[in-house]
Amino acid sequence: MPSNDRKPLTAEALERAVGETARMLKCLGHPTRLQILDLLEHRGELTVSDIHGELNLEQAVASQHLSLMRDKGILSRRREGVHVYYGLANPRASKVLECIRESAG
Amino acid sequence: MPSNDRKPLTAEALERAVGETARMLKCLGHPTRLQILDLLEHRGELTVSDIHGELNLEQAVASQHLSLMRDKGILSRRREGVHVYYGLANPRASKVLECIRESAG
DNA sequence: ACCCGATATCGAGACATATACATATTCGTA
DNA sequence: TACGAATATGTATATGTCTCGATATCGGGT
Repeated sequence: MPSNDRKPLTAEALERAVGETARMLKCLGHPTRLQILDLLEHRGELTVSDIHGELNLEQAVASQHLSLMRDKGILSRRREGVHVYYGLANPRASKVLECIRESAG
Repeated sequence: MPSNDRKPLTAEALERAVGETARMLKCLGHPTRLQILDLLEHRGELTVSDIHGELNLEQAVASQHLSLMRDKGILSRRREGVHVYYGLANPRASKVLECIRESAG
């Protein structure tokens, strides 16, 4: 059985979805960003310094990665006083994490 | 509800899984490669020239993308005479495709 | 052995990304 | 308004990736 039972997308839908998804996957294709994602999945919203502390990243590096993921629609951002909380914004990103865990046993 | 019910991975398991998965996601994070993946999901194994024809890619470009995905363990490769058939080798890649279709309606 | 179609590899130029460090901005508070 | 902690941005260098065109290899038929 070579295939599955879903219909292919229309060309336009594919193009839209493919473009957006490719950008997202490309962004997720980085060890540090996957670690951040994993952390956020388990702990919920975290501040930049939480993440920078947990993962031993330079503050600037943490901030850069978080910004990137936010730009791609992967993370949400919420300011509370002097702190900025990042959290998962996209259920699709969580699905990708599922794949990781499955293969990691 | 900030989180989910799974336990975090151990550091070593995460590192392994994260490394491997990051490489795979990075590879999938390219519009052309996603298109190829979509095609293979719906049509099963295809030759290089099938793909090069369907997607209007230069033959060399198609071959390069296919090789890349094979190196990452995403695709399988089978020679039959002068033709080479590529197909999906990794169920995780299919999961990623699910995410695309969900959001594409 | 030779040819031809199918596939793979190579090299170059353009372009994007990673990393690190310095510096800037923002916000609460004194 | 001036300070300090939290966050963000800028710049430079190194490294990687994309694309394209040219060329090489591989396998089957004659």
